[in-house]
Amino acid sequence: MPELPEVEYAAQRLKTAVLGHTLNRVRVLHPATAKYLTPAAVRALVGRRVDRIERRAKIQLVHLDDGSVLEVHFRMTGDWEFSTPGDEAPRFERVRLETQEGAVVSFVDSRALGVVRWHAPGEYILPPLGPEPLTEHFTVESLQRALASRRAPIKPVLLDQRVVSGVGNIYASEALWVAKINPNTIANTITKARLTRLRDAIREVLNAAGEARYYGTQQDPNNTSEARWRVYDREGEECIRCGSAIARIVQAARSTYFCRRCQKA
DNA sequence: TGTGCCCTGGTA
DNA sequence: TACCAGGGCACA
Repeated sequence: MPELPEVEYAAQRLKTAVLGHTLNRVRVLHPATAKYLTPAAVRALVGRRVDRIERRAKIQLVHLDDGSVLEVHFRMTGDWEFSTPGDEAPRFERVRLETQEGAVVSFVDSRALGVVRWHAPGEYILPPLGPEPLTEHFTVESLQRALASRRAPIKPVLLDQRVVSGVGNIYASEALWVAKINPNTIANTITKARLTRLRDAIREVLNAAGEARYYGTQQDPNNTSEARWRVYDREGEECIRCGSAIARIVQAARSTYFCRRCQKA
């Protein structure tokens, strides 16, 4: 599941592959993707040069030389695959971008929930997003403000991108485990001391995931991201901190994993 | 604030 | 073969 570290890595790879390139062919290969990337958008993309690529939260923005923007969201299963003309099309290819310089970028997405959308010059507006968790803007005070009016359990609130951007279901469970906070705790009742722990935990989890992605996972098939999860997808297994069984509950239609003994409400 | 929908490959 | 996974959005 691509969350902030994975999307950051994807944006870096995209930069390396096509920054400065000119698009000369764009193909939309799945009806769900075609909902967002219309024939008119495809026509507008051809001939445009890639000027800048940035990431905000889990959104990748490809800025083109005419001021238009290609917005990409991987959602659940999206990713980039890179090849050269003549290579066999990758499995689950949904959009294919080819450049004059000879690069081929495939947006692959088995579940086809991802979004690739073109915005005319000046028309793209970022959705409301909380601070980037790995920057100095993500402070205990900003977190406290964002949670002040939230009377829902903290776990689903952390998935709200307006609270903190880029955290998804897996790392929300992981961060709450690190911070020893029960996922059912009502968000605006959490003390400042515990919010400090939570902020630090979110940073720790995202940093660790980013480093593993850059320096380990890609090269070493035994070092899978799953192996790094401390509670996620470990229902019934022993908590690696206290030995209690990890529990699974459903919150806002998403699985939450936690330790009933060492994550206090 | 919570629920269901979009999607489809993988798994039980 | 039925069900599960879940990010973001629309809707109740």
